[in-house]
Amino acid sequence: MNQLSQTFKSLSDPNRLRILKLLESRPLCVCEITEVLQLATSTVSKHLTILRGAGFITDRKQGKWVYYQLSSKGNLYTPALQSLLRDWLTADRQVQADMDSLSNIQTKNLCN
Amino acid sequence: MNQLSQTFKSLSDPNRLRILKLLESRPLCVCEITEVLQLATSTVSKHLTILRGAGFITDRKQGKWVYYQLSSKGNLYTPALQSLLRDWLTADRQVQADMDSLSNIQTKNLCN
DNA sequence: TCTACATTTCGTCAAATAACGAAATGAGAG
DNA sequence: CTCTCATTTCGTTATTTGACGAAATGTAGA
Repeated sequence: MNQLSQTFKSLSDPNRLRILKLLESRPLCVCEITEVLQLATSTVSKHLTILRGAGFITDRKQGKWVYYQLSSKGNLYTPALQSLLRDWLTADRQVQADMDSLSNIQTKNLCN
Repeated sequence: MNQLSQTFKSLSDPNRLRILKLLESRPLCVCEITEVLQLATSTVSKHLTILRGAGFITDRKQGKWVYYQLSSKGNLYTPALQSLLRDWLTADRQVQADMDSLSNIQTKNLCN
């Protein structure tokens, strides 16, 4: 019960949904996500911790950077929810703007 | 985006999940739900307002009482989530205790 | 070792949340 | 119409949340 409500709570913030949609395209390091969301690094880090705690994402250190990616495991509830999220928000203006922003960032060679 | 995060937020409280699971058995009036959850009436009313706002339930006045029931419509996201919720928490101790409590209340002839 | 830099943790603040009791609302019964 | 009673709304309080900047952590490279 508490695990389920916590899982839903982790999805109840727009910025965390933006992060999950961003990660659908590929694993991203914190600075890339920060650049797209235009939030303080510490804020993004907190959101990532929450999503990781719920089992939606995992992290992996690579050099100086920490890459986050969607997790295929998670808890009892996350697989079904991830499946729904993949289909949802595909036409969302914010999500599309974030994808555009992500493409531009790649060319800018951020954080390296 | 905001609609989706709001929808998840409405499911992020354990007491609201308890209410949704209770309503799977049958439509219930506020006083029945209040008796099972053991919360103040005003608190339960607030939770019901939030669930109705998200589209998970509808209300229907019948005599002095207001009956709430699961909604088949809701928003773009609620049908899939309701389907998941039906399968989830079926073995949850709290949910099972609530169901027992609900059965006992029936015989007690509460609120009338 | 020392420096640079990506990320996390800490401390703080404003806003949102969940709870309660009291007061307001509204419908049925007398 | 008035009284009763189920429910909602209002006002308050304690806790949680999401944001930020500053400080701490940790790794890569000089």
